[in-house]
Amino acid sequence: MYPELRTSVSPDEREHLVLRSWKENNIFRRSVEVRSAERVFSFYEGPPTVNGTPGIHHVFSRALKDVICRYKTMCGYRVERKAGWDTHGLPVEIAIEKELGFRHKQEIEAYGVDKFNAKCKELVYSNIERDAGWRELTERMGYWVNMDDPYITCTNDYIESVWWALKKFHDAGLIYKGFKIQPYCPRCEKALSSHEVALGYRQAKDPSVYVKFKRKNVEQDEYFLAWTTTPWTLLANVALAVHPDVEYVTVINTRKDKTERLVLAEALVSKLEGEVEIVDRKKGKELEGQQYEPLFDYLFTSKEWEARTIELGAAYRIVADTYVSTEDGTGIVHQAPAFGEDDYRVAQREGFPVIITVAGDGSIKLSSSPYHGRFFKDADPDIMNELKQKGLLYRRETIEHTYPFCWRCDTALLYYARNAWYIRVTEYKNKLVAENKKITWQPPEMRDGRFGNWLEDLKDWGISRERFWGTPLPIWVCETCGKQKCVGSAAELGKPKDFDLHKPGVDDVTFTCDCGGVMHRTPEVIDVWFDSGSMPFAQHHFMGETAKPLNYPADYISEGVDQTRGWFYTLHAINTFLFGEAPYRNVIVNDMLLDKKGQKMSKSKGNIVNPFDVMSKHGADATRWYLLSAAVPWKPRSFSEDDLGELERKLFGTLTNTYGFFALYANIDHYKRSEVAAVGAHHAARAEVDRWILSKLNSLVTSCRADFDAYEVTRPARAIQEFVAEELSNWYIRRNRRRFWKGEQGEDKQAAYDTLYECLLTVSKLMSPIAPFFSDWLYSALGGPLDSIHLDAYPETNAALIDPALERRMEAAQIVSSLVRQMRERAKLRVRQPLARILIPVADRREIEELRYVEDVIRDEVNVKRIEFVEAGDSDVIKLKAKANFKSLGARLGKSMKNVAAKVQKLSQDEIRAYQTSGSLALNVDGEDVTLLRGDVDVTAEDVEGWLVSSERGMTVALDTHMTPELEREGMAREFVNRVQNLRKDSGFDVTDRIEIHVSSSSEEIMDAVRAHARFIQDETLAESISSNGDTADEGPAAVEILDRPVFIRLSRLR
RNA sequence: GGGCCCAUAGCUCAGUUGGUUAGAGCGUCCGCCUGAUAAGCGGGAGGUCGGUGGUUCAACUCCACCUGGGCCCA
Repeated sequence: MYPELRTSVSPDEREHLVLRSWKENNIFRRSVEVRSAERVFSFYEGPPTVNGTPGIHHVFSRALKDVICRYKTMCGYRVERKAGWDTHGLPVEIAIEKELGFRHKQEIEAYGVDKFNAKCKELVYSNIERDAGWRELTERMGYWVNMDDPYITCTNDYIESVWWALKKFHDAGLIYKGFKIQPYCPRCEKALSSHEVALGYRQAKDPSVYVKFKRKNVEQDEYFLAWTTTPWTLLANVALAVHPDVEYVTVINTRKDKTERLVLAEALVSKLEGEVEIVDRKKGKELEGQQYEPLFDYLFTSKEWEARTIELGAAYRIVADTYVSTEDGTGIVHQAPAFGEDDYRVAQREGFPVIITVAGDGSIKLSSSPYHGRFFKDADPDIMNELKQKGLLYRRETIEHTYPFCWRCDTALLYYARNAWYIRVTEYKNKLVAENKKITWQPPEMRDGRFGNWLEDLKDWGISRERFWGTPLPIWVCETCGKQKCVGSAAELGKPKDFDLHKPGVDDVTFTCDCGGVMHRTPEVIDVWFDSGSMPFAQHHFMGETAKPLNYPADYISEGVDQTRGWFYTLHAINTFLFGEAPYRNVIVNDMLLDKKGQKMSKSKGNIVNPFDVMSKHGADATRWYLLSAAVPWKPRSFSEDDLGELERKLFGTLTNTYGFFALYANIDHYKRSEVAAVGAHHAARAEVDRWILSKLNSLVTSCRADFDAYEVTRPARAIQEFVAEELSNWYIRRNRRRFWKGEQGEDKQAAYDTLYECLLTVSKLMSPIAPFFSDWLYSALGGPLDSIHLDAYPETNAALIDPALERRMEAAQIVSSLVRQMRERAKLRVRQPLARILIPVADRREIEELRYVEDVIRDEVNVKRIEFVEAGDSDVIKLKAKANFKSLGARLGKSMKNVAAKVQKLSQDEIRAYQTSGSLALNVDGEDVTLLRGDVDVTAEDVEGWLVSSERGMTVALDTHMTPELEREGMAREFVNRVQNLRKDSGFDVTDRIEIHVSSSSEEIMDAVRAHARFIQDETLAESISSNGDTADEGPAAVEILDRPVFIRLSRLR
């Protein structure tokens, strides 16, 4: 028996049943282990940061991973999927800081780093397991990944592997300590990653000042005019920069009663006020080396800079660099090496000292100045005032521009020189670029575009972070001689096995240096991206035992486009160095999920979609399917619950109905699948429409496989949808309904069942990577042979069953049907009314033969008695239309294409017919002879004299609307059947009940029609007899109308 | 400031190496069906393919610029 769909089960209930059965039968594990260990498909799970709760976008990205893994599994590969959790990092620390009400880093130290880190650890572990947490989401959505044995980045084993890798880098001399200008929050006292900085850009008002630097060694007073929005950096000025190739001018500027000589870029002279007279003009590089007087002398008088004043001797001059722009300002940029990346770079080149006039907490550190101890930004007005008093301020204004603020505390950031540890990835950049060429990116443009550009523009990787909850940087430095020691394993620490490698315990470990000094660990932790990028080896606690870790490289990974500079990059950078080849071969990139209005989902906007709500309402399958089919994964898409609901009805609803239909009749007929059907025997003997749907089915199998193999998921999803809704349900089932509920047991009926069964079973397998729940339910309802569909194999194409000609002619039948319906609509002739004939003009005899195959289908679908074919060239009632074939003629004709096309359009009926028979046509266009051959002109039937005509996609159909009494009678008989069927149903009769019909009507036409088609009526309604006993008035009969005529019908059920 | 992606019907999306009626679903309007029925089906209306310029016999498609949106990086 096939379970029938008596009560409707919600997707949520059904999926929970499936989930339970997976668990009870250990299906996931078995689906992996049943496949040979010889055929591995390697997948790497990018660890989500288990901070906060998962959202609907995680369902999207995880579904994408799951689909490919399930597909490959069904293709016979062994696909181990080890779950991973990214646990370290700032977001976790911030969550704990919030919980504890901390605002400063020092508060953490006072609280105790050990206690703080313990809390961080507790938080991430609870986030994995808690309600509506990561584990629950992953299970509910049916993402199969082994969460019982995950890799967790904060475990000792994981950290140890990361240390092993860091030591490899260190041994290769690729780790160095340097200075780097980083965006820095003085309140948090923390350098921010670029990702963090990006979070905090907003409009801000800042001073905009034009400052005069007095040129030295000239007779007349002359000033370089520079522009800045950060007056406080002027205290640390060491040079001025110009662009080497830009024109600079010396001008005499008179405003009010003041006249002065100024130097600035010619393009920006308009910034000056008053009258301007240009007196000299030079390229930037000609200005190089000119000297000026420092604005302030605090650096020379403050004790903290005493030691460096010698270096300042070389400073205070003009340097040239191409980074200088003339977009705004004056084309002369003041240089403060500690507070700008470009400034720092120039300073390195020119040998200027890095003057850090601001302490870590943002206070100015310049003891001889009146600004000492003040918050750097607060000093701006007074600094400007001082300059004004000295006569060095040309102009001051306020500008509004975008400026980065700390996303946590909203403090304005400064760019600030910090000590940091680096990995010299630029050393092996060429290798990274070359290895990237071997990766198959989906979409392909990622390879040379976004990711490729990133690699081309590679900078060294700053890996140190001055925080607490992270993998400690395992470098110990001798306090005496500065020698470094990089620790590559826990054992080297000489501590017990269970010693926690985190801060602060690890900081207590010291070594004795060769020089006799004490080595302390450098206090930083590492960038969490190094953690996640280490997962190919760290997930297995790999310590270099073999050349490469298990299952390296991955065949497949998938993450969001925002991982370009994140996981995609760190995986690549770390592992390509360690193992000499790129860590992944294929990658699907997914883009953002936006809300219904196309806005980014964010907590602050309150437009977050709760994934659990969506899944319990529509089911995980529909949600997965929707997310993958709505648009290609690498395009941003809006999440619309309405569309999801539509998909649920259209695909899953239709398929459920289709199954329900099958089950209903299969049970009545005690259907058993034929042995032969399974192997496609008797195929030739099957009905045309059976062979058609099987051909379509096998074409679908072919395309699904090809698409999945190419890491395309959207196309197979859409193709399956199309097949189910259009081909299988709307055409095959609808066209064949009566074969199931009517007719004798026999070969044809058996074939119909076999065909439908085959389609349902195959579709369930085809869709199962995307819809793992529903497909498994359908599979078991159909009596699939294994415990779960996920243990079964993905369908293979049976090429012998694919018949392109058959698919084409059925398509033609569908077009013809559509055209006839269109005409019936126009002529107001409903489909139950049979019509005499249609006429189809065709090009040649071959086309007739093709259409003959589908003649019955057409006749039945549109209810016409006869189809006539006419070779268009032979009949003069058919009006032909000729159109030039642009594709074949265009290249050949070039310029005269237009004229030829116009001429072809105007060909007479005779000329067209002549072309059709001879296959060639000579034209003279603008004095040039042109010969058109077969294929150069498309001829279509446009009209048929005296008929109702409709055409579409090269097909034309004419309808004979002429009515005869006989046709009318038949139409009435059909109406009668319809009324009887309604009554049957209203009376609650069973589908198989046999009946007697009693009918009476004052309309002779109706009674005639009933009598004339009694056989047909009885057949259709399972009536043993039809009697007209004249009983019209009592309660039994129902009064109905047929074509406005009253009819009384009474049914009695026979036992 | 740099890089990448996107813009097609009211909405969500297709659109083959450039080739002549630009498609589908939803919505809307009209109609059908009633033994798949808490379903199903058909038909109609609806588009200057973001804008401007260029290449070409021919541009939604290729090129340049512009506008608007998104992401990443400075």
